[in-house]
Amino acid sequence: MNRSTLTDFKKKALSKAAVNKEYQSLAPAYALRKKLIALRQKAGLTQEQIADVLHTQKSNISRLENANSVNSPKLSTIEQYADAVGYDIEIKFTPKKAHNE
Amino acid sequence: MNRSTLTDFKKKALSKAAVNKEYQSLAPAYALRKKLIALRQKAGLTQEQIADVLHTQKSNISRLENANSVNSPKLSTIEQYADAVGYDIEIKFTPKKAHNE
DNA sequence: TATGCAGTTATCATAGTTGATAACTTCGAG
DNA sequence: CTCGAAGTTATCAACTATGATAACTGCATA
Repeated sequence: MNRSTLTDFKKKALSKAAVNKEYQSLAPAYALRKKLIALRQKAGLTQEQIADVLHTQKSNISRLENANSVNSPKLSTIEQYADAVGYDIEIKFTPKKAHNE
Repeated sequence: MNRSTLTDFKKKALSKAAVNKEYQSLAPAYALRKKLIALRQKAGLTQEQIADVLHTQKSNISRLENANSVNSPKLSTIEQYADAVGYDIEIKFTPKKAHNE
């Protein structure tokens, strides 16, 4: 379970209002990883099984799923992962919220 | 205008049924680039203006917008571009179409 | 024609992601 | 308790996206 880890991160990231803007940019990355994990579990696959499909190692899948946030994956990597769990991807653009609400 | 270039690509890519599968994986990348260009033009910005905002060069923006398809951008790069034109991004997952329809 | 703007392409160095291996922690089954 | 499955973390090499510079095309316009 990584729920606590994610929760901890959010709490820490949001603890100071000063870092809110940074969190805004970190948030999509975490939203993505949560989705990846959810899709994989929904498909009933282990990290190792996905690694096999993509001809790589389970450690790399683990890194992709909960990267250190200092690490931004390539679009093609996300695509391949999505393919392994049976999904296509699309990037959705939504008008940005004002920085000073 | 690069419309003709994109159209040419699609025509060529789809000309042989054998490469349809490859096109499936190339398609999201091209869909993305078309969106990037559309958003930039909608914002009334030039590549150079975006480059200034992101503290980089217009040549790099050009490369991002119409990459040679052998090149897959990082998620953070797309994020930064989106930010420059006033948008947030989100990755949408949709169940994969069957390979043999 | 000539000038400037917008975008493209090529190139190289740098930074960063990914591949691969190994050791480690949890945790549940036996 | 022991064992194996699942996942994590660290490390280094290999690969590749990005930063930066420069030269180029096409186009509008004066």
